[in-house]
Amino acid sequence: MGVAERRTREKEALRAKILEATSRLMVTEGPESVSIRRIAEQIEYSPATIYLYFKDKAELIDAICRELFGQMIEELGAAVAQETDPLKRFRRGLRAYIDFGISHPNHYLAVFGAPPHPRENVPPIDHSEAHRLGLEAFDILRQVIRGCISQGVLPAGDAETTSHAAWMCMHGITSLMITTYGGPCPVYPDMTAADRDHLIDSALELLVAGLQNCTLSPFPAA
Amino acid sequence: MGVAERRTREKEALRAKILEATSRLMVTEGPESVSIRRIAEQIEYSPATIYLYFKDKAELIDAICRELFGQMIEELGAAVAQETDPLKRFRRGLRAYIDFGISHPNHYLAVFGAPPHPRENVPPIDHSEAHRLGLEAFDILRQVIRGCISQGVLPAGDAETTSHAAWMCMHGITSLMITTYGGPCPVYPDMTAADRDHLIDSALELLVAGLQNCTLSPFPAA
Amino acid sequence: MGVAERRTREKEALRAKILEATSRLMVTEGPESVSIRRIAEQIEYSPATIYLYFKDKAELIDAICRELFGQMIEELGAAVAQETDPLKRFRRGLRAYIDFGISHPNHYLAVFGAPPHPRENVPPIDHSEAHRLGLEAFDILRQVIRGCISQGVLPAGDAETTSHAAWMCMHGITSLMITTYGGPCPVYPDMTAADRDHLIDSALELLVAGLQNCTLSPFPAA
Amino acid sequence: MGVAERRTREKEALRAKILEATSRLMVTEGPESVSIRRIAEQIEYSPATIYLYFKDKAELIDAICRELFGQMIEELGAAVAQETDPLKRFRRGLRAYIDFGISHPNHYLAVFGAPPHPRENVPPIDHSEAHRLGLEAFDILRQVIRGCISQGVLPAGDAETTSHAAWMCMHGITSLMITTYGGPCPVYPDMTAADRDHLIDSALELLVAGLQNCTLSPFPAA
DNA sequence: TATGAATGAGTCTTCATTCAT
DNA sequence: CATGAATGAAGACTCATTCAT
Repeated sequence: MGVAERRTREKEALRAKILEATSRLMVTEGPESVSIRRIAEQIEYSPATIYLYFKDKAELIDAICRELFGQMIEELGAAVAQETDPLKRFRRGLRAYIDFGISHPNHYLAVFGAPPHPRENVPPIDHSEAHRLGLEAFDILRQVIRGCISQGVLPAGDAETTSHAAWMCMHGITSLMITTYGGPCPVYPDMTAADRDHLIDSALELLVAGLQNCTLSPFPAA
Repeated sequence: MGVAERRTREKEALRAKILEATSRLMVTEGPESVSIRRIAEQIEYSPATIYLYFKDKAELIDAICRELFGQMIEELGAAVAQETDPLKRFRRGLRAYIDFGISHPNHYLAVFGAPPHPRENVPPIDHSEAHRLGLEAFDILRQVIRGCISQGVLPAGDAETTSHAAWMCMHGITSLMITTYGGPCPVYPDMTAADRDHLIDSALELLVAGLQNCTLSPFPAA
Repeated sequence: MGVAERRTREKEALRAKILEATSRLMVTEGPESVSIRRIAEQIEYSPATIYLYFKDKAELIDAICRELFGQMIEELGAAVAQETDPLKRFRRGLRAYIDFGISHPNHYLAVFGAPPHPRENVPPIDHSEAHRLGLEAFDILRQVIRGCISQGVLPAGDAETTSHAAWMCMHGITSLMITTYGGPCPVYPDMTAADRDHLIDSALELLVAGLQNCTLSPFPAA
Repeated sequence: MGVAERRTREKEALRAKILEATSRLMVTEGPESVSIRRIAEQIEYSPATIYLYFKDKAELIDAICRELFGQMIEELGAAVAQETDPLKRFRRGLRAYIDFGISHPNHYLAVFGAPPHPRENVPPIDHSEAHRLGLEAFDILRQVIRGCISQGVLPAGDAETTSHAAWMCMHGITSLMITTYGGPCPVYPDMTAADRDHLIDSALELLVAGLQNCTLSPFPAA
């Protein structure tokens, strides 16, 4: 019994190691540098071993995405649960989203940064699970916004439209923070951490002020 | 003399052809499908020829970016020049930026979507020219915002901080429009063009409302 | 001018070298041992080079088949042209076929020995050219048989059916000569070359006697 | 004692299951798709288990061949036993051989279609058992021919030579039926089952007519 | 100026096989 | 007896790049 348990644990550990190495590679060398060979080198196993844990490269990448979303949902959920005041909860959620993206920069970019270009020969892997999780994460934002509207701290616009619009801005903040203001090769290398923090806060302030002062209409009927 | 001139013209023409083919490939097949060989096929020259015009692949991509910024500056400049009313001019500039990104999706993502990763063996090419152009484009936004503030249509916050914050949101709108709402593999395939347009407008409304209702402070002194 | 010619010659030479190495590998190590890597080793070039001469492995193999059939048609045509007496010409053709197969054992088996199993992921390459050549070779046999019938040295059966039936026997003789009686690992190692020759002659005698003494009917109407 | 017996029975059963799965794979997906892993999947055991029953892949394939010959001997023996008239018995045997090959196409080709190539690293497994069985099957043919000669329905040629020559033709009919006229990718896709049957009958008629009308001489003395 | 030829390094993936458990 | 884990070797193929001409 103990043996089986240890085995399971070890397997889990190696699986985690692979995922970790993959995301590390993504972070340090960019998505196009992620190859089965490189991952294998990192974990000091043979390339073939990786195939014992993941069907193919696509599944491996997909697992990263699912992991990301899973954690995201957890962290966002926890963040908004900590506040009862609706507006504070909202701000906290926004900030949690951005911070989460910044602290998982390449996972974040892997999922949101590039279009899922249709490649020939590469079967269109089923991202439906990741997709579902993404929608679930998005739903947290939507619920919070709905709460704000129903409690009167945000004007009574369309929650759906508002959520999408707000997400767009949040994504802009997050992704530029990763690629342009921060990250390994910042475009503004003179900016300090304090500057970046100021920028995030400012952008959030802008966003919240916008939400408080506009009433967005629903999507046009088809 | 005439000979030399013609030669120069021809060289310029081929250079342009390479750039054009590269960007076409980027747009139609995605960045990862851009290979020297594919480009060579497109222009019906040999792969080696490309190296007579560009030191390596990185320099070629860089040239594309510089081209992009050049056009961007032109178009943004033209857009804001058409309006005299400061707020209208501002809105027009915002929309022009987004539309420009959407209509050059792969260039846009190539420049703003991914961090300029340090790749081994690849010498860190000098992006300073592209960088300078980027700042110049950004400066258009800053000038317009300054104009709005000085004319009293936007509150008297810090123009620098405000510009960055606004850009972040604009980038979010643009990039998600490309990768998630539109593009070859939209995540919400049921959205119509009208829906997407509504979304852009809504997000812009949100952004403008925010700018009109918040006063951002300057960067903290180092 | 001389330069271009030499280049062309050299290219042709390498192409031939690749084909030759491929068929040598087929002969000495069996079809399943034919890999791009092995071929490259044999010719002392890099694997990538082979792709400059052949689109992919399938095309390379196909070239071998076409070569085989081309030669076959030539040799069979030449053989039957040497005789005017219809029956002698027929025998000569039969023998030429068998000898040709025996002296190109692996090409022969590559083309006739294995069923073209439908493999997944492997696009069903167009063998139509090889196929056409195969039919052309078969046609030589058919013409000769027709000649024999019209000149009264073979009974007046259906030429089509007769040709197929005769080919089946010829193929049996040829392929067993390669795989079982001769070849690198003969099943009857004690058989001498004289024995094998006797066997071929006997089988041919059997075949000719059969043809002279049976009248085959045409294919049933669909 | 009962325990040991059951164990033995179970072992035998699994061994049979492996052989069965292997041959099924051969038939349904072609010889090159037969891999230890695929077999293991089919029987729902681990790849390693197969090595408890067969030393290596070669031995497994060899076992298949031995099985095949065993069945062949049985079926041929049964077929010729059903007839007393010597010529009818002979024809029946011929037809039984061909039908057996056609209904076990991949086994048949595995055994008779390709030369037993000497592969590096693969120790030259002992095919003597399969060989012995092959000779035994061949002996059935030889006996029948001897019977025909002694009863005067075939001319008094050398039975040994005659048997080999006849086998060659039979093999040609069988193997082309599998690879060229029938099978998953027939070269003449327009042929109906009736056409193929007609062809087999015609070829057999040809063969029998030949045997009735020629007197083959013995192998030359060494 | 332009290129044809060549390649080393890399891509993903599958295989037969071994071995400790 | 059975296996889960692991791997070295090999499979086809593509890439950016160089160099002699």
